[in-house]
Amino acid sequence: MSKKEIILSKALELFASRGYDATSTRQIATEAHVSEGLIFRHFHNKEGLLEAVLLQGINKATQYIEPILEMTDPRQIIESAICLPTHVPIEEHEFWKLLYTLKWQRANYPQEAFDQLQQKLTAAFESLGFESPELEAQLIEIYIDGLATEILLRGGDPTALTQKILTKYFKNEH
Amino acid sequence: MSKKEIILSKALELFASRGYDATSTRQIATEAHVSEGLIFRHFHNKEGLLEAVLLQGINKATQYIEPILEMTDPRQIIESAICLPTHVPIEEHEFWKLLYTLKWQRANYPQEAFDQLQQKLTAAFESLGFESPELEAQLIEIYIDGLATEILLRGGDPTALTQKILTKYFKNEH
DNA sequence: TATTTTTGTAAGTGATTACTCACTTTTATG
DNA sequence: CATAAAAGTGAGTAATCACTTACAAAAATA
Repeated sequence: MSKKEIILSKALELFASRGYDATSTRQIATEAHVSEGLIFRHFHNKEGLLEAVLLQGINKATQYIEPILEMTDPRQIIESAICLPTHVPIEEHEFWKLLYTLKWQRANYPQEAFDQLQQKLTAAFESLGFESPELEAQLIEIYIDGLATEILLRGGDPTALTQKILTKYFKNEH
Repeated sequence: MSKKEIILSKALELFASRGYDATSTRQIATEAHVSEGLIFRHFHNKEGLLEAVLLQGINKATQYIEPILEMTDPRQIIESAICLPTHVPIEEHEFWKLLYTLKWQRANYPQEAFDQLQQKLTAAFESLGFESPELEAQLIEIYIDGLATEILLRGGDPTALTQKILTKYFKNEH
């Protein structure tokens, strides 16, 4: 793990737990055991550090969503989307907490990947003959956010809730 | 409007738009056209100002939820809960944005009123003979959060989505 | 009216902020 | 091996931070 990577991971950790504005570059440098100047050599400024942290996380997010975008069975698409939050490993929780915080704070919040997912979901509901596929897709997004909140914020077990949501769409199956 | 009230409203405005940590007491004082010292005379410190801002907002929130807690018809309880976000006037949007931001940042986030609502919803689903009333109540909470996000963050019109959710529970009525 | 209390201000305080700069060490390259 | 580029440091910088203090104006109270 290079010093650049250590800075990134410590920045993620502190940004997620205390917030971007409440975290100083000195704090990050101290905890990462590097000089404060190195942060600015690698990331130009604090905002650049945040963007770098987000970028590596977005790549992770894309890895979750991409397989769903390649699916053809509409039921599988919907089920996979609902189950997304349950497949996030604990070591990534901090990143997602950061992302959900920034969602309410920053205009440049990256949501391209999620938009693609929603389009895929809309198409899935359309092919299943749902009345208003766009609204149904939006509902799934709400479910995902709700499940993510349950996991990340309350630290709860989402399996029961996930099952409940799944049965709303696949009553007579399984 | 007293100077104390002007400080409170400007603090709410800035906390909601830029975030608590990114907003300085000097900024608040300047925009409120008062001396910075007056903030500390009235609210002791910055944290006290935030708590005062939250307190006056929580009282508003309780006013929304209290009528539902007094209802007896389970269907009316559920419907009223789902419709809650649509009844928030535009002038209160900033406060709710602040509350949703703090939800992800601060441990002392006040959620008593929402807990009461969820208990009421659980009882409502129970009396209607639902299989897992607690999970159903949790789902309603997720719907509320989702609708609030749609309104506050994306500035969208939530009526279509609200109707969609309502029909999930009251298919053969209206 | 005299006095106390509340409200308000201006000018500070030391600490901390993001960031820079001169410089050394390490790594890569011709 | 020589040289240049990259990585890394430590001691700075001006600006800003939350907050204090001494004091004046206004309001309330006696």
